Amino acid sequence: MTGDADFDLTTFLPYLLNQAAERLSLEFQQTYKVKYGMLRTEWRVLFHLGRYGEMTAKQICDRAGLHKTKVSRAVTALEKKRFLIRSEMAGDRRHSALALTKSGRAAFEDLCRDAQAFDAQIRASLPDGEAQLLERGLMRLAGLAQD
Amino acid sequence: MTGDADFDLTTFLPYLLNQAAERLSLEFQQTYKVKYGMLRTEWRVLFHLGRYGEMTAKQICDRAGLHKTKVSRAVTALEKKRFLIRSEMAGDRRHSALALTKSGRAAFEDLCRDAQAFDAQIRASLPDGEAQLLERGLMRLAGLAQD
DNA sequence: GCGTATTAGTTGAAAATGTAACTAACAACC
DNA sequence: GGTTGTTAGTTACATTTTCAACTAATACGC
Repeated sequence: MTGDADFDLTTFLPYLLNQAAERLSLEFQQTYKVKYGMLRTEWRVLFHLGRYGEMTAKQICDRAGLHKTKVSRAVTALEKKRFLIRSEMAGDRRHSALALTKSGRAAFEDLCRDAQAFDAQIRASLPDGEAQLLERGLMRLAGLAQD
Repeated sequence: MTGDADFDLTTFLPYLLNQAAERLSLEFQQTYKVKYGMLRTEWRVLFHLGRYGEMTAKQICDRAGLHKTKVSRAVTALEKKRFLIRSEMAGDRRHSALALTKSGRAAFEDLCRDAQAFDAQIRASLPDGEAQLLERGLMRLAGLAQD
């Protein structure tokens, strides 16, 4: 009849990926949303600064694969929450270095613990060794693999 | 220093999942966006009706895990494009059966071919057997597994 | 140095999403 | 048969995201 009776959504990788990603994101979102009133992009920016240290908005865009307007707004929001400060860079005043404040760092460390616990819980819910496999495959698909 | 130096974003499953999902979705999105000016939710609704046959909005919500307002708007949009028609159900006038029109079906079949090709291409880009593993793991995480 | 191009980042309007309140139809209980 | 509760779906409003235009600073060509 349709000629597509064999093509199921649940085997279409983009769909599967989305369902899984949405499910986990939504769940973890609760943590930073409730605790700190953060949006996903804010959490990502916070994480990048906390994990990889001081950097410019552009560098965050590149590393995180986020659009510059999203980052710009997240930075403004985090600044308003006093989680980060900008400092002009001598030599090139177009961009500024972003760094976490003390409370920004505290929030980062707190959320990191939650994230680690969440991640561990997910991994524990999978059969032995599957998490590793999944991780490898996802890195490839995300374009983060070393190939 | 931070105590979290070992916790890398690239091993945090929700993040990885998101990166991979976004990447693939964005790429495939081009297809239905350019060809038919459809949004992701519209494509999903179209797909459900094409693949599983006539059903109500509620059934689509449940099967696709979409919120009813999203579905409602997607249905309106698809109706405007003349890709589907509603027919009142005798006996219960609260819900109506949704069915693809001829051109709706044609769009579905066309996009299905594209989707299958896209999926095949992704799978081919992965090492032997990895796609299967990935699929299994994702189904579990997405909560679609039979466990 | 001066005009042009590029780059970092911001802003504003339009599109999309999420939340909650709403309408309409049915069900159930008495 | 009327009151109350539930279900399907829509609408209205606030929040987010996206897109395009913009500013400001630097780099380049000559």
